[in-house]
Amino acid sequence: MDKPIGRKALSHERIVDAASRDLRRSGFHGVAVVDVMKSAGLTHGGFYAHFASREALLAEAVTRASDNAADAIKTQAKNFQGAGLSPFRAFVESYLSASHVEDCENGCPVAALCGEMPSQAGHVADASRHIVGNLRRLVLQFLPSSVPREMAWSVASTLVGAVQLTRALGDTQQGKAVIAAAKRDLLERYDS
Amino acid sequence: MDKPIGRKALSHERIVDAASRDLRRSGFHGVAVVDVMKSAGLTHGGFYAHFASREALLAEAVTRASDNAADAIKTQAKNFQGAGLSPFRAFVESYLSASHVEDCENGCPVAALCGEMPSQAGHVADASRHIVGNLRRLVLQFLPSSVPREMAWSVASTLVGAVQLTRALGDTQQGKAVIAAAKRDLLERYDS
DNA sequence: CCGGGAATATGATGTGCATCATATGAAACT
DNA sequence: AGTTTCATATGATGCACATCATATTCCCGG
Repeated sequence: MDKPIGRKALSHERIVDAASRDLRRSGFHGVAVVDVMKSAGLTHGGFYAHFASREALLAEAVTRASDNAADAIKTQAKNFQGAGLSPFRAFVESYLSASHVEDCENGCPVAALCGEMPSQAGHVADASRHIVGNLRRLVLQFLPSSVPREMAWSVASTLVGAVQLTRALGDTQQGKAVIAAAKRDLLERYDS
Repeated sequence: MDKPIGRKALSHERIVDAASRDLRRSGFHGVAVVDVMKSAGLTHGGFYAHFASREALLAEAVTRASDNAADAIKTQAKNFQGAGLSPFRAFVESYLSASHVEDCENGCPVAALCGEMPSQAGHVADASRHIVGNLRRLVLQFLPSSVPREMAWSVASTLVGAVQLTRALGDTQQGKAVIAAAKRDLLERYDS
């Protein structure tokens, strides 16, 4: 049952990782087979030895991005909790941190991609819907149990919207104002 | 001072309108010169008699979409106010209405585009930032004056995030749950 | 050191698209 | 009606990209 890790499997991983970053930086359209392969230290031609199609890569990359980002957010939230913050506050401070807003290629793929999800098809659409559910589950891990579970969707909406608006505004006073307002709003409302 | 409306000006308007719809339906990448011209009842070749470049069209279309959507939202909100809702509630019910979520090609361009805005450049980026500001101003027109003005950003984040997540989830139970949660959250918090 | 198969590279093909050069057609004025 | 000018159409051109066919290189067991 051990994973047989050969040269090919390692390349596969590198390709998916590279794609998951390009995906979050530039969206679904921004993932070009040539570039991804170059980032993975390979040339474009061998691509179809690893994936049936570009779409298949996208579907894997979407899922990889979600897992990857969830790990990062959880790790940082644990750190904040260690520093004495409540779980929910630690989560909000992680998701709305400057580093998460700026480092979009390692950040939450829902924030990066959800605007383009409705125009995806097939397995990419399936994976997309699934990672939206992942975000909801992540929120629920940190939301105080006194809060009705449905409200996880509202929290997720505010988080995703705030990150997107901030990125759209760039590194300006307004951008910071969006983050500040969203933090204040979420904490006043849900930090028990 | 009258607008000189000749054949060319009319075509220009039709092109921008068509582009503003394609833009909201399919994003910046989804706007293809050939298709837009076809939608406007023309052929692709004449395009550069109207615009210096595809980018110039995009910049105009972004602005047009914003004006167009703001009018639609304001009109519907006035209707709801006529039916006895508070201004803020009327606005929230308009923005989070099923018709706004479904009819994205006539809806808010910030919700449709803000995920792609960070990768735009030049005049398109400028116009994009500007219409994010338009959304904030629209929210402020309906937010009770007892609420601190900064919170308009939080309201905008929740609205945009909720519409995007709902569209991403498609016409499912979960999609409806997102809208319901966002409405409840915003109204409990800000409807004076 | 060497053969054979797996992994990857090179190069070709076709498509979709922005852009542009030129041709056609319609309207306006004489 | 005839000429001029503006508006739009036809038909390149070139580039970027996904896909695929074929060649080369790498690694491992003899």
